[in-house]
Amino acid sequence: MSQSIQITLPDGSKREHPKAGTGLDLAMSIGKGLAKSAVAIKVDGEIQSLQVPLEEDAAVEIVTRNTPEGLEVIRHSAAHVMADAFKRIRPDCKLWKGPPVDDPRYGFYYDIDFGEKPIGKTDLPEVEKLMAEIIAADHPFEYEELPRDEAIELMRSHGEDYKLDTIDKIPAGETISFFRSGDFVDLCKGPHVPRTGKIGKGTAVLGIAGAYMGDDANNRMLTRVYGHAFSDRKAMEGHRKFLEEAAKRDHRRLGKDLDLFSTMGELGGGLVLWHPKGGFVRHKVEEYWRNEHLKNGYDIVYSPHVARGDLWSTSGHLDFYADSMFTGLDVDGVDYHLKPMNCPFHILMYKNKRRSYRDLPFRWAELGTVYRYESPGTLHGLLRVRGFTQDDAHLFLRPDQLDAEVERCLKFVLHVLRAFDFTEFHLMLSTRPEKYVGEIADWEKSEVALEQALKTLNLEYTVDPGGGAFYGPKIDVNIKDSLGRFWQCSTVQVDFTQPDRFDLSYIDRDGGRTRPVMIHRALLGSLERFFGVLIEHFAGAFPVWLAPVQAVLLAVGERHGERCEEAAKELRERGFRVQADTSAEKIGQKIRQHLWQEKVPMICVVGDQEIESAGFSVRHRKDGDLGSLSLDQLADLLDRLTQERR
RNA sequence: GCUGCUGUAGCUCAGGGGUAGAGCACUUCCUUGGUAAGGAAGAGGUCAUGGGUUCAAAUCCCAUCAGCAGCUCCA
Repeated sequence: MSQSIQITLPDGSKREHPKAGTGLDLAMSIGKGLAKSAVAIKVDGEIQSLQVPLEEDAAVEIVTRNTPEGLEVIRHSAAHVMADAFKRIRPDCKLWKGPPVDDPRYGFYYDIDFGEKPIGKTDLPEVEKLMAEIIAADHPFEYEELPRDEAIELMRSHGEDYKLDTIDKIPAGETISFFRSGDFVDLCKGPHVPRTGKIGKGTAVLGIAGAYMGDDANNRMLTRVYGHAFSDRKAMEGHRKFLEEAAKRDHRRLGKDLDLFSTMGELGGGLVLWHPKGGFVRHKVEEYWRNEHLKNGYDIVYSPHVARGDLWSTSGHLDFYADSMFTGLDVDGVDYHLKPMNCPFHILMYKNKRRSYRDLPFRWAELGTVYRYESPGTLHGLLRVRGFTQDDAHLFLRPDQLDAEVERCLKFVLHVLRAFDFTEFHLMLSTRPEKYVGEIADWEKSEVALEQALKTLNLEYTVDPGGGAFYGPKIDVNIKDSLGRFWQCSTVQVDFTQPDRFDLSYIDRDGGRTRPVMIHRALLGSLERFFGVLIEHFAGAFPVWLAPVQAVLLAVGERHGERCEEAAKELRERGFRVQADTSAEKIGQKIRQHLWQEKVPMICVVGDQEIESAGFSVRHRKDGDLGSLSLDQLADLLDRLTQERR
């Protein structure tokens, strides 16, 4: 006697479904096309495998392959198949975990212990091929629940020691489930696609690296193999293009090719040499930064690179931050340390004289070069270095000014970032961490101030509970680049602690002493990191306002050289960055070199025609042929593009 | 710091127990050419560093340094 249950579909319609029939049966009964693209099912909002029987009345939704959730299921199943493939080439490897991940580059990974004989990059193509075979074989993914003792027995018989630990951690009473496909079986909650064939042809094995078991540095290190899976082969090819494009934009690559900067072993890890062209871009960034700060109520200050130990004790850095500091300079028998932050200096400036409530707020900004010890393995091009210049500012406020200043700060941050062609942001509010200093009431007040500013400015944000700094909550701004990748640059942090530690005060309206509040604020983050992000964002092709060379005048033949040199000189005198190429190369070669290899925004050809018409044939790297322009017109164009920051 | 990989010319890389190779870039010469690579010649390397094995090491082994992919970390 078969019973039936009642299923409610997303459109509100209801239908009878045999009890213990699977989600796949349901999809089939709705439509063949739907069944074909179905990869999972949501039952009362919870995603699960199609092959799990439906036992009770429920609201369900079929999850199809081209949705974010559908892709997650496909990726999870692909990870499973990858583990199957590794088991075939290395039967004694031990599996740990293989989840789907949300990363622009990878869709899933599997952590595997290969014991004494690690696998290498060269093994990956074989694994990819085996995966394709397993997928083509279209094994059903069979869902299976086992009692604890049988589950343990099963994993023990497969030699999966790590899975035994996992079973151990599953609370009593919770189901222990497995998925089988062919001869392969894995402890897994799922969900998985109904058959390996459903994974499709959009899979790839992409990389290999070490990873601590459970991402915990106390544990042993396993091999993490990264892969990706898409709904079809074409989407995977698109992803490979994205990876190629990202590699082309790699700021370390472009830094070399365009002669922007270098970081060499001889110098010391994590230290940067800014070459003339990179230095010029930095100069323009700094120039803009200074002008905007002066226009927006900031004062510019400077502080030294070192200070005596006492200062860093008072600030708490030696307690909280010593591991990241370069310490132990001996000056006349007194300990000095390199500065890892600028705040204590600005605080000393504040303390330098008595302050009145009428003076506040102070907004003090500095391009301050700091040094922090970063572990060797974490250094990365310009993005993670040991010596860098923060575009730092510290605001000293009366408590009643906090809300308005936070809002003002955020507005300013976005204004400046937009000038650099960033239009999309992701903001994150980080609240009190477990290890914190100060009063809870102050924390709450600051968190409210930050959140209120986000709301007033109508900005979307997410909350990272416990992600704040030890001295206060913060808002981080991530910027989205032209490839859709996010980079963390700006940060706005409220601080009640430092004013306390340094016993800061101002004379209030009543003649008493009141403690000011501080805001720490970095806007570009560090000039090094921001430059790295800019390079990747523009793929090395800086807009006219930032480009170290804005235009190159190209002589068609030898007799045009003089005109080129003269015009270039004239334009340089008018403040433009213009060079002349009078070499004996052909015009095609010169265009290739300047426009495409050196990524100069525009070139101007000078030949017989141009000399006759007193013009220049101008070609913009992005906008193409701009026709013939006079020298004045060319200067106007450069001016306009500079004004428009293009 | 951890796991794995890598280090050869300015750059990209090939080679590999017997005195070092290519392409691009560079220098010189020829070519005066009209919108993404004209031709020729030349110069350029302590094969990361230190030690070991060997008749012989750039090549094999060990260590160190640096870089790469991640993981941990990132006030």
